[in-house]
Amino acid sequence: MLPTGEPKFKRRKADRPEEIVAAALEVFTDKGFAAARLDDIAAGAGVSKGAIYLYFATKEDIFRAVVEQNVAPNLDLVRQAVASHQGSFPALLRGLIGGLSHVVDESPAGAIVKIVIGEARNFPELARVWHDRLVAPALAAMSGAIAAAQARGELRAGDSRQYAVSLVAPLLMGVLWRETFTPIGAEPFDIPALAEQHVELWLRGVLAEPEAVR
Amino acid sequence: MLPTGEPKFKRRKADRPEEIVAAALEVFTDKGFAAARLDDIAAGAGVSKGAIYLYFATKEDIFRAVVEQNVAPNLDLVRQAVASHQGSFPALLRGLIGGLSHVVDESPAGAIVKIVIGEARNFPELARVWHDRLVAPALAAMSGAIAAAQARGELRAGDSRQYAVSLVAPLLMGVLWRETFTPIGAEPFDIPALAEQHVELWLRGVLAEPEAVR
Amino acid sequence: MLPTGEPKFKRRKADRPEEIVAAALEVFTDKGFAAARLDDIAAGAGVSKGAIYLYFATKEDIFRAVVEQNVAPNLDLVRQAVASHQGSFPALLRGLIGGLSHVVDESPAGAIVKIVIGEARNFPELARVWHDRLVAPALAAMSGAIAAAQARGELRAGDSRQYAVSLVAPLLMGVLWRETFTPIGAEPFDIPALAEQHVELWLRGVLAEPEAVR
Amino acid sequence: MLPTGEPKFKRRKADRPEEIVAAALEVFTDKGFAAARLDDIAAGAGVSKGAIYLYFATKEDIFRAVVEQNVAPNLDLVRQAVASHQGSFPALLRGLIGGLSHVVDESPAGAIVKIVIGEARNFPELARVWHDRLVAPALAAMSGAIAAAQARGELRAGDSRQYAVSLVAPLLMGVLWRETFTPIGAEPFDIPALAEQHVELWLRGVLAEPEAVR
DNA sequence: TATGAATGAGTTTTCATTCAT
DNA sequence: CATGAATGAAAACTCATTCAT
Repeated sequence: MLPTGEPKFKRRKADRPEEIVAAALEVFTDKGFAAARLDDIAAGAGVSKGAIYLYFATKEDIFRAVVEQNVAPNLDLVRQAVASHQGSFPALLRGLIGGLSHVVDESPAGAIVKIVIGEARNFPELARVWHDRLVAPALAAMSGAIAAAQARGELRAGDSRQYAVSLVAPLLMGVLWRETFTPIGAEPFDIPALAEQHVELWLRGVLAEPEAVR
Repeated sequence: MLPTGEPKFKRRKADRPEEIVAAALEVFTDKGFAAARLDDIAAGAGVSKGAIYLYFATKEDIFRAVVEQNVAPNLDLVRQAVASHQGSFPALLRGLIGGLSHVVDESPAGAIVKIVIGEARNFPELARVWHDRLVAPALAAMSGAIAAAQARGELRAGDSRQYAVSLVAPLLMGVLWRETFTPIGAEPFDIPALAEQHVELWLRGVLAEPEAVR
Repeated sequence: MLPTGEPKFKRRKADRPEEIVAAALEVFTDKGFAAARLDDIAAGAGVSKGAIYLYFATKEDIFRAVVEQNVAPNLDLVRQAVASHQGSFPALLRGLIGGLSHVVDESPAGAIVKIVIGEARNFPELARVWHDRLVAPALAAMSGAIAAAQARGELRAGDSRQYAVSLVAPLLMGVLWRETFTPIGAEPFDIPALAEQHVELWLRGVLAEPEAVR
Repeated sequence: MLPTGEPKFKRRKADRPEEIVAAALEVFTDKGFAAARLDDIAAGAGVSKGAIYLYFATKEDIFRAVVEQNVAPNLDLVRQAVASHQGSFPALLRGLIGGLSHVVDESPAGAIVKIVIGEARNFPELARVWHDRLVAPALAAMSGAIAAAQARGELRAGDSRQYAVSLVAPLLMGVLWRETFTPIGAEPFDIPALAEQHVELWLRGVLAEPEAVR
């Protein structure tokens, strides 16, 4: 049942900022920050150009909102992925990477990653936000889990941070491939499938007793 | 008596284009295409703004030159890396990835990768050039080698193209990390070391008889 | 209390294009197309430079608008001049040329003529518009009327198109004199008087029975 | 037999200024002053751009030379046309206008006329040169001859200066038509034929005893 | 003299931001 | 709150002019 009272053709003003950010995400992903035009964002959000300035002081502010708004959800996703899986280390990892692969495959996270990479030099404070609040913690969590497993004797010796990179890099590459080469007709990757095969590879490569791996 | 100091005019037609492209690479890497200013490129090349237009018709042309000029050298590097290593499949791979890790660590290739990712939507024809002439062939070569090794029974079953991604993705991540997060003070990665540990991981994960791996 | 003075922003969308075209006519007449500066047009129209681009995509577009907007009015003037006069052929002609002489003397038509002549090579499509929609039809109409009068035996034999040129050329010369030499202090011409004397000359020169001419 | 000593592929330096002016005439006629490019003039003259500055200080100077160099020859032509014909007033006129019609039909005079009209506002001193040294004297000479004939009773009463305009205007129109509308495919005029028919018209229209006209 | 690469001031055009409505 | 016309500060690009060769 629809909520009554509000005519559906009249958008709630409270929704405006989100709609603008959503439209901005699309335009920024498409064009990058500098080439994005406020007109396009306004049109995408179904709003006048002037209205944007009721919610955001500058174009940079919109950009900041786009990038920052996607830190928290992604952080939550990582946390949930970690928390929601019990059991053995391999099982945990399968769940984590499998979950992440679906997240990056379906959420705007992939697009945001591309934006952050492309604009890190022009917006270092945003790169820092993403690094400090999402990427570094996530990497640290994985490195920590790996190191713990190494300490338990489950994993081989080696640099745990590098092992973490070995683990997640294909997800990054899959996402960037989708953003970069798929639009021009390149053969796409099935990111969940890629992730699945890669986790097994990784486990065999790092487990102290790889025979145990399926 | 000769006038001292810097003459206002310098004639160096032959060198100019390269100098401009080199300066442009830096500015484009730093700012992206749209935010790059001709003034900055000119200043970087030690040339007046007008002089640039003696060699390039538009800003886009400079950009194209930057991206295209870096396809061939990189392709050559990949070819050499493949060709210069003999021996067993593991040895070949160690040589290839080790070589590549040094290339991306030291050449402007990493910066170009970032540029291509960031501007692929605005310059699809450049994304296509990079894909068709460099990325796709390189990936195909690796997939082919992997598939051949699988056929020989040296490697486990699995999607060879995905295995190739599993192999090279950490290099890409290392490069992008350097471009994105190292400038803001993040802990850097030692790309050759990362590559070395990763190859061993990969080999253990894919070889049919992993015990053989060191 | 109302704020006094000139507000920085004025909203007059409906009037703007005409104001810009009017200002542009003046500047183009004065300087020609290439030497005309958008700043001058903007200043003449009491508008910022950017505002022009709300209504015209390029400087050329403004020029086109100036030239094309003056085809239709002039065509109408010719038509009216032809239509509004009855009576004998001499009376018709006196009315037509007399009317035209006032038109070119008072409307911007004269200035436009100068512009079209000066820019015909750079804007051939505009020369074509002026030729096809105004000059050629008008000339054809006169030639036709002359030929008809010749067929009736009222006029002497001779090339009717050339007779038409003989008839209107002094008007053209009068206008161009005004645009070219009067501004530098040359003795001006009284175009209507010139036209009046010329029509009588022409009639005596072409009528089969010139005695009848006043 | 060719003059010896000078290889024909090596132009005499003394000719350079004229070659440049000749090339400039063409370019200025084609594009107008502002849109004319020194590169084009240099290319047309078979000279480097820098060489032009050995003979002319500025682009304006070249333009001045083009316009001024064509005053004297044309003045001479008018003088000769007037001087070379004896006999009755009608015969004189037939000779004069007939001669002029060939001059404007074949010499660059027509192109210069167009240039002077188009650039009179930007180069008032050139318009003045043309007016004071060529157009006004020529018009005065004709007016004077007409007034004298009127005093002799050969011509009807009327404004002699206006009669002069009635006489020469078709030549002007013929030339401008050629410059303006013929290039876009308009039906051209045979200027000498036009002139011939017009002179007879004019004579019949102005002679006190038109029966005498052929 | 002659060349043409190089300069830099000037012009068109864009677009984030403002503000009258 | 919302609109979108208007502003004005960039920024790409042009080309007359200069000058090292």
